[in-house]
Amino acid sequence: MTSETRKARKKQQQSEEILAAARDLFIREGYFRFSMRKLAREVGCVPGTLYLYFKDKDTLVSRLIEESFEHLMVDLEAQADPDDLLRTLDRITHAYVEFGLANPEHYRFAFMLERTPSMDEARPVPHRSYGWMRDIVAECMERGLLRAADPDLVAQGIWVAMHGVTSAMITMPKFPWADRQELIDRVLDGTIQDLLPDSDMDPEQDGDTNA
Amino acid sequence: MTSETRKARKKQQQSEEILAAARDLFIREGYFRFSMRKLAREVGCVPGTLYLYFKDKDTLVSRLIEESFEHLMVDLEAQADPDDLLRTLDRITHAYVEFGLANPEHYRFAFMLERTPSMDEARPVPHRSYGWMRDIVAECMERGLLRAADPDLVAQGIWVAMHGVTSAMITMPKFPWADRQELIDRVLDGTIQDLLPDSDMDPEQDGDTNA
DNA sequence: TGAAACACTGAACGGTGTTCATCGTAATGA
DNA sequence: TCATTACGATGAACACCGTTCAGTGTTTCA
Repeated sequence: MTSETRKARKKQQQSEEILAAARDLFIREGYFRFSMRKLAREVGCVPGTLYLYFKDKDTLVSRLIEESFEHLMVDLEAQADPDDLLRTLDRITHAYVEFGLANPEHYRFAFMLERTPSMDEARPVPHRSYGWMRDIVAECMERGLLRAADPDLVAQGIWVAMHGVTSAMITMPKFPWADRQELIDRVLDGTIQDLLPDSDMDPEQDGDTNA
Repeated sequence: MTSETRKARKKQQQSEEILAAARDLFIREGYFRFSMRKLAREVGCVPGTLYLYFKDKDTLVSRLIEESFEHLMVDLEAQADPDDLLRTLDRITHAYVEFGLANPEHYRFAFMLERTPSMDEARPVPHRSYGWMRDIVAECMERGLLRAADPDLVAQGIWVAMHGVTSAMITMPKFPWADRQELIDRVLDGTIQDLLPDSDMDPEQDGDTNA
């Protein structure tokens, strides 16, 4: 009983110690130069030991990535303003891109790598956050803030836009980008602009609209 | 003289034989499961021999990818209609996405992988095709077909949109996409729509516009 | 014909992820 | 208290990987 509990706790503690070292190594080296053997050296054990705590490399890294997307999720939810859903949408998209660019290795692992079975077994935070965004989009449509359409199609369109800028800038850091921030703004704002109901005139106009 | 030539020809012939086998293997296995040793086995030589013809794995694969992007480039240029640049733009973007989805492994290598020095040394077809697209955008602006703006910013916006759909669908083949083709169309058309000069009314309206 | 050039080989180096028999220790039941 | 069981950790091994290099056999040229 008690010893059972203690054992489980110890196991969890040990696996968190491994994760902590892995986090460091992963950020320092990126996915490809991250290796189980380096991690073992860092932790101070033999490679085989790691497999007592994690099924394989991808499962271990998935845990890392999951954590950090959990943080993103908290971040995004903090942007929500039920009284101004369009502003919410705007903030979400910008926060998403910022997160990706600030955590390129995490983003790469989550959205730019060929997925392995182990990666798919790990809980799909991305899917959860997508569902959440689709709900916001749907709500926007109900309130007439966005043109009525299939919320999935629209939410996926937004996601694809965010992903486009993010992954492009991660993948091609040396490309002579015009002005990164302006490009991000244009893409995100343009995407949402395109979804507004009949844009003879902007419905809300307290912001900075100029040339 | 003659023997020099013959030697060079032979060398080139051999390296093309290797590339042919590599093409097969690469398409069959993808970048990660593609290995120099497998290729050697396929070609019928020892791994070391491959290094007589190619500096390293990434150089070899880059050659493969370069070829296939060369094809894309030809494709894209074939879409050009000097009398209807907007239509040209529309066709280009669709052709680009189609190419990416039809050649996911090539696309992944070119635009979704961490770039190595060897990959950067290979001639950057993508850059060339980008310059070409930017010129079209600039021309559109001069003719008043697109709102005046920094052509680089606009061209990069378009590129990022194409890349977003393409890479997202490659990376997440199992995601429950709404309707792939409709999503592609919306993203691409929406992107260009957003660049049109003052859209009180669509300039062209022979299409299917309904709810 | 002898020498130089060179394509090619096989073996090796230093890495990788992962498995597994074995060993020592710690918990358990008698 | 002692014998037994359970189990975490180990080190060696497996099957790969990209890459290098001393040597070998053949071809080319003077």
